Amino acid sequence: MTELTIGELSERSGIATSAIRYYEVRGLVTSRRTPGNQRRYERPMLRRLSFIRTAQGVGLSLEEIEQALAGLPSGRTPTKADWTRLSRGWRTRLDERIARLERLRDTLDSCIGCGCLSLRRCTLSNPGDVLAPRGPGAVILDGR
Amino acid sequence: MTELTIGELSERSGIATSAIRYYEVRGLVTSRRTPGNQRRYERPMLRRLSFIRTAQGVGLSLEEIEQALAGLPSGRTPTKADWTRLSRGWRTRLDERIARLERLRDTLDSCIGCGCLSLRRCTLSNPGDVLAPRGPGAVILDGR
DNA sequence: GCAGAAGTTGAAGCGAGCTTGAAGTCACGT
DNA sequence: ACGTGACTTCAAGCTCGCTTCAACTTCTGC
Repeated sequence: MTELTIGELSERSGIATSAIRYYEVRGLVTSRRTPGNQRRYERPMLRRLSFIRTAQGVGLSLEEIEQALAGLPSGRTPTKADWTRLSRGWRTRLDERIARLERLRDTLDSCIGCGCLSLRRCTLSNPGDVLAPRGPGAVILDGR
Repeated sequence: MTELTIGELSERSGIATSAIRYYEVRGLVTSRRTPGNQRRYERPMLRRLSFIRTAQGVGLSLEEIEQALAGLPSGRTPTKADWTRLSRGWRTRLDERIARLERLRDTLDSCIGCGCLSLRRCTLSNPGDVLAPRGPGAVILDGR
């Protein structure tokens, strides 16, 4: 069996069939149909699904994922250039997110024994509100 | 002005007042009230808010954040032990997420020129479906 | 060839995380 | 003391990402 039914795909990927159909409506996955109108998937779809799940797991929305995958040409085989372009965009995004996470982690470390996340005053924190000149919303922690 | 109104807090944090009130209902932030029933915030609340936003930005739910912050004793000043305990739990979570992101990024890199995220066969991918014996849903990419 | 499991569509429902609106109160400058 | 703008609560509404249901069809094994 070189092709998978939606049930098999679901079992193998751990994603509910309803979710897979939803992804199809959204355009994140595609399938061919049997003469009896049932979906059939090629095996690489598993990888695409796990990519989607992983991307979701780190906080990317379906729309972002959709757009990234839509960057692949549907008419022709993706060239190396297509992949490089796509990959570069993602790398930037992912590197940003990784940096944000590391900042969060490090802030947490530096907060031990300080209490700045509780309601008490933080001795380390920005006593004169020095970020104010950088505009509204300027906060050390937040990378956005 | 040592205390902030909800409007000032909103402007400084970049978070809508409606969201701040919502967080208060959920128990993520607290405020004291003026005689006229208006909210007043101490400056460290800014830090707490930015912490919440950063944590959200990397995919944590309000409930997870809520629980982490609830790990802080409300009655007494948090001790160093409280912080260490809280921090350790978060570190683990964050390290996991960072690892997941890095895996995603590296997979992407290894996919350049391969096409495994498109519908074409991936020459690098798991030709004999060797992960099948590890149970349903076993996929290299997905850390969960 | 028939039962039962698995598949199909479309519409409705759900929880999370807010936003919006209505109707009213408070705070502050002149 | 008054007007304007910021604040209050409560309820309803919205988007995202699915899940559930109903009514029906197709595929598989005996």
